[in-house]
Amino acid sequence: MADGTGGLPRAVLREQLRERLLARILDGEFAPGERIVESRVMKEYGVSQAPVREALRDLEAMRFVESFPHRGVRVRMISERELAEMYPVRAALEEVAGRAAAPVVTDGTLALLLDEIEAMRAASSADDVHAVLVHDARFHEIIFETADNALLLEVWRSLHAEIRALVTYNRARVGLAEIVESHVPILQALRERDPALAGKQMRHHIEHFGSLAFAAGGADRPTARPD
Amino acid sequence: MADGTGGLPRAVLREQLRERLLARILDGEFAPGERIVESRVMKEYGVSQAPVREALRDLEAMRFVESFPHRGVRVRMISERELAEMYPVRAALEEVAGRAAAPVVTDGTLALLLDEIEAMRAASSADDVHAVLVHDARFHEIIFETADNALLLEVWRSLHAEIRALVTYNRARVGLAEIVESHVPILQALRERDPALAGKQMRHHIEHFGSLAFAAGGADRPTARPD
DNA sequence: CCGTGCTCGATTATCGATAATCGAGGAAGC
DNA sequence: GCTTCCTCGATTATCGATAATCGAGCACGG
Repeated sequence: MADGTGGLPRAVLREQLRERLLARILDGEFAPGERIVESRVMKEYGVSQAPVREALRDLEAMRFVESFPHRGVRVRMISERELAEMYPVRAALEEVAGRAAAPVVTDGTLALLLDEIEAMRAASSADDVHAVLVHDARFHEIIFETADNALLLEVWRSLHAEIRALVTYNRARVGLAEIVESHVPILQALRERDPALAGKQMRHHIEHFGSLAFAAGGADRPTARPD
Repeated sequence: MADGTGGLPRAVLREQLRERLLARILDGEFAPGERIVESRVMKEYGVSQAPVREALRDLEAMRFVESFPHRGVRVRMISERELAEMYPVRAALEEVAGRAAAPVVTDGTLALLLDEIEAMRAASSADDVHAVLVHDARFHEIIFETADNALLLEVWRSLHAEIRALVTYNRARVGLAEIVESHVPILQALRERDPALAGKQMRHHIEHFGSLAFAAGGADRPTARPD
């Protein structure tokens, strides 16, 4: 891994910049479609151009930004088409994760998963969409970690940009509570250590919201109700 | 895309270097585990350090090399464990591709796929392992392209490094002819435009060789026979 | 008034040089 | 004899500056 934050050498400008910029993207300070100008970042952080470029290239590999030669970097705008493309890919990956995780999951991990569901419930009550999404992602990530397949985990993580964008499209169409509670069957299947069932539940979980998101109109329809 | 070779500006040092270095890795000139020293590459191609570093970082995102801060870049050594991890991931992706491609495949594409099978047969007769692998990969890639899901294609391509490494481990255990002919049922399913069947065939195709490769011993066992 | 080509400011791509870091090997201390 | 510390060559990480490229806006000709 050239990435794991576990190592001590926390001081590499490129990595620090990557994290800072990523945080700013996720916080919406850099809006989708907005340009990120190297010279501006340079001055802001008082560093040279090279580490900025490399940090941006890392973010490109993570699919958070896109770049064109001589035309710079901009925050990726995830189209509805790309989101639609994501669902079958993610559904397949989640099924693999569920199958692999079910036979080896520990009681401790099951407790962690329940914690995330509880956190989602709390956030849902507070109508905190952002927090729900964070714990939702963490719930799935725990399962992928449990699956103990480094490649699978890495591939799933490469979809973070798309998963993150779900909030933009989905929040109006599906109730937060429904999202939260739909995780319960997954946890139950894992509790039973049933690989086929866990895989099936995870696949359905993803496909369900995929079909909801793109059921009504095929074309690009803005959020149905702004609230 | 910040990658597609379709654009005209073919002259960007970073990209040229990336292709050159990748070719040298695939040709085995840079052996797995071997270091790639920036200063050496610099002098060899008469360029500066920056584009070399960025090209290497691209290769890292493609999983062909790995890098550690202050310790440079080395060609990734794909362990047998990592290969084992790849099979379920790839099987799931191939199933998605088969399902998506079957309903939309054209007669022209079917002809291309048959061409690749014929090329594999010819290479197999000539005992040209490398050529078989190339056409094998191309066969699958055509199907992923047909599936018309950019994200799916990109994720699959990120596994190239692992797929490529199959040659190291697999050639002794499975006959070339068997590999080649196992593609025929896939083509047949696509001819029938049967999504479920095409997906199933592609999944089985991968899982079959996966189970073959790791059936005998669970532990890390080097290639059974060096030839 | 519209299309064409040119100039110019802004930005990226690349360069050459410097600073920071690593790992190996030897000297010093126990 | 073994461990610890230090030095040194090699390499990576970063810097500051230059060259190449792009896109917008303006002058010119039709």
